[in-house]
Amino acid sequence: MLEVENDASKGGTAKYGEKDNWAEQSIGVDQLTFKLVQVEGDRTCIPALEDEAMEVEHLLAEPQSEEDLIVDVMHLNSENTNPRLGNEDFPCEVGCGNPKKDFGMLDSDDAHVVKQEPKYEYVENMMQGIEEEGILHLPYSLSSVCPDLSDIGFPESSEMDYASENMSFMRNFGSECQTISIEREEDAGEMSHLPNAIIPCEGTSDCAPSFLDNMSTDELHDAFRSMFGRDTCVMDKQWLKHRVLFGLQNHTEVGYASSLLECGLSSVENDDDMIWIPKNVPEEICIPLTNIFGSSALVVGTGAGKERHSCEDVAVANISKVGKAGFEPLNLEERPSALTATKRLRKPTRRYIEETSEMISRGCNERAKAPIDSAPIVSSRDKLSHVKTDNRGGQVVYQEYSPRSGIQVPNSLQFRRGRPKKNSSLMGSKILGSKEDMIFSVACQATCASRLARDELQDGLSDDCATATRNEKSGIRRKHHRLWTLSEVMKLVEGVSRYGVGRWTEIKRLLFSSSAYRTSVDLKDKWRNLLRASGAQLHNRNQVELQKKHMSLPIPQSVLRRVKELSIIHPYPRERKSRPPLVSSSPVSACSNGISISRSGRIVHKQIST
DNA sequence: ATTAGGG
DNA sequence: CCCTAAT
Repeated sequence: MLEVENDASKGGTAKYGEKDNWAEQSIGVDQLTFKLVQVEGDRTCIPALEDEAMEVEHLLAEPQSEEDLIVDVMHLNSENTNPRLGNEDFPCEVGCGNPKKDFGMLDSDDAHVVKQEPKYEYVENMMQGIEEEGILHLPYSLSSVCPDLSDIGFPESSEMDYASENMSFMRNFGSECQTISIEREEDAGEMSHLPNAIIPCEGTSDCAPSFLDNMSTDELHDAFRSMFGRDTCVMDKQWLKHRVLFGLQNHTEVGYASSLLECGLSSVENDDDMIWIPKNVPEEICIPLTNIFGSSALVVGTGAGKERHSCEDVAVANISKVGKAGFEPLNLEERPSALTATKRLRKPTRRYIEETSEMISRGCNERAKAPIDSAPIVSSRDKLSHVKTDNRGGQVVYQEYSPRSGIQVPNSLQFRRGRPKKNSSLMGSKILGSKEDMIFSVACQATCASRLARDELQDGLSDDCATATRNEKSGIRRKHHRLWTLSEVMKLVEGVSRYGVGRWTEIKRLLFSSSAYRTSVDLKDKWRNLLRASGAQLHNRNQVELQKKHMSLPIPQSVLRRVKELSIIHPYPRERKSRPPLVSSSPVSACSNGISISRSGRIVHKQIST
């Protein structure tokens, strides 16, 4: 992918033909997979994809310098690495000050930290940036922090290439938005305020069970040995602690994986529930692999989307079995930590079952992933796990649960999630279908790549955010919630500006043909939200905080401004068709009117109907 | 079938 | 996001 992308970007405004891209993507997939594996080990790690010579040892490799790790994560080889690409260039580093000290248990695994970030797009964007120009680019979210930059991001409407198709639109915008390379932001001070700031450092240190802190190095060594079946000569306590904790968590909470999350760390989305494992990698290798992959969410998820509910979605083979086989049980009896205790208690899938039955009764058509646990309460009929061998000889391991049918469904059929849409005759659903099939084959090899792929191509084609989600506390279950990506929002804005408010079907057909899951209603709703946001934004100077609070993806202020503009030009509903926008007032007041206009419109409407 | 609007 | 009423 690197090479391909580079070539493409040389040509200036890189526009991909969709078909060609698929080929490219599949290439990239391999590399990506390979690189990811490499991340776990040191740089000399043998490419698992090529000759499967990967050794378990690499998974337990001694810590290396953080630069190395990070660079590896970005899957950069030294040739490709931009000299400027230092620690200080990474938001995570910036945000956390002294990493070594501050998040002890995570010290040697910045890689994991990064990947666990829910806003995976961050990394993604960075990767893209690197890939394209060898420069680390800031993701869009920065623009919401730096007003001056955001202005660049969304120029006054004139600069938009309206005539072009959606893809080019995306590209244009994207380049404008993301080409803000980090070096322009010398005083990265503000970056710590980024809503998406990677690594919630705080809390991490608290995660480490206190008993680990109290252990001597020797004891840690023992724990390490009993856990991983090998000794380590590393004397660094932090490192040991981390490893032990890591193994511990995997061991005690295999299914739920990422228990870091419990400590306030969010995990990445593992929507696709599978990772690609070279076929002839012996099981002994797969096991730790899957554990690590699963728990640390190495398998790329879908970034932008959901907050934390996906922690249980990690689906890495039969981890229950795997865990037993892979790790010598740790002697926990001596130290029955609160951690393990609670973890074990939490393992039962009761909550899940409840939700499941609820969903079934409600006849929802979305699927939910089954958390994998060693003591399945759910009947095996409902819980499905299987190992598939894809045509490339790889092993696709995933587990899937289909709440609706309760029967096993080929992943390819379910791959396209989201509303099936009652009648999609309008759209180019045929094309979509075939593409998705292709996506599937790709996704089997590397989930992560599929994300990259679809974002690059036509964002969200085969997205997987549309999962039933639950929030234990609030009990809120948003069924097909698929987070709007920035690009989608921009497409929507673009569409509105071009076709006007209310032409949702048009907009959908013309700009969202690739994302079948967005209905015209969705567009309308989103627009409504955008209006609200754009209005609210005026009042709150400090939107970043606000957005943080709302946990929604940051919408660049520039976009919102544009929304406001459009809300003036196109008063929300086509109020009586002829309602003049009453733009007489100053822009500011008009902006704030964006909503009130719509309100009044509604009122009028009501009055008429009554 | 599409849109507006409420929940 | 879901549902419904209105068109």
